[in-house]
Amino acid sequence: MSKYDLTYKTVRQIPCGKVATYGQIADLAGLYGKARLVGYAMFLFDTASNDIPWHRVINAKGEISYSNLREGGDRKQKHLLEQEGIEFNSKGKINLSQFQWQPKFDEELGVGE
DNA sequence: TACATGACTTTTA
DNA sequence: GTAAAAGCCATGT
Repeated sequence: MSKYDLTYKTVRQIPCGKVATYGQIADLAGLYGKARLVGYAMFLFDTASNDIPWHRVINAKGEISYSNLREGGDRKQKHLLEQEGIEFNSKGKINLSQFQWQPKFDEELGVGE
């Protein structure tokens, strides 16, 4: 669990109304190229904790990722994302260029917008 | 110990 | 733009 502590922390740092890809999280967590670990971490912590906005974590395609085994909950997450102001296109995908989280960018501009 | 599976990414064609 | 293959690590049997 301690190994993923940084991963969880990173996910928790995702601002409302924005999303981050596994690669983004992995990079910030120091697990560059190990996105699988991030996804696996979600799988592990989700069953133990739900204090993390895991619904803000999506894949590189801009779609919501959910276990092939836990299918049926993606709709709920979509609703949550919509609640945060994230929009989906006709294909149910998200405009990463607009909603992808950019920590560095926020730092320079100031999170206070 | 080894094999198989999994919320993925990236490169090459 | 889509498709296939390689890479990566942890967990379970």
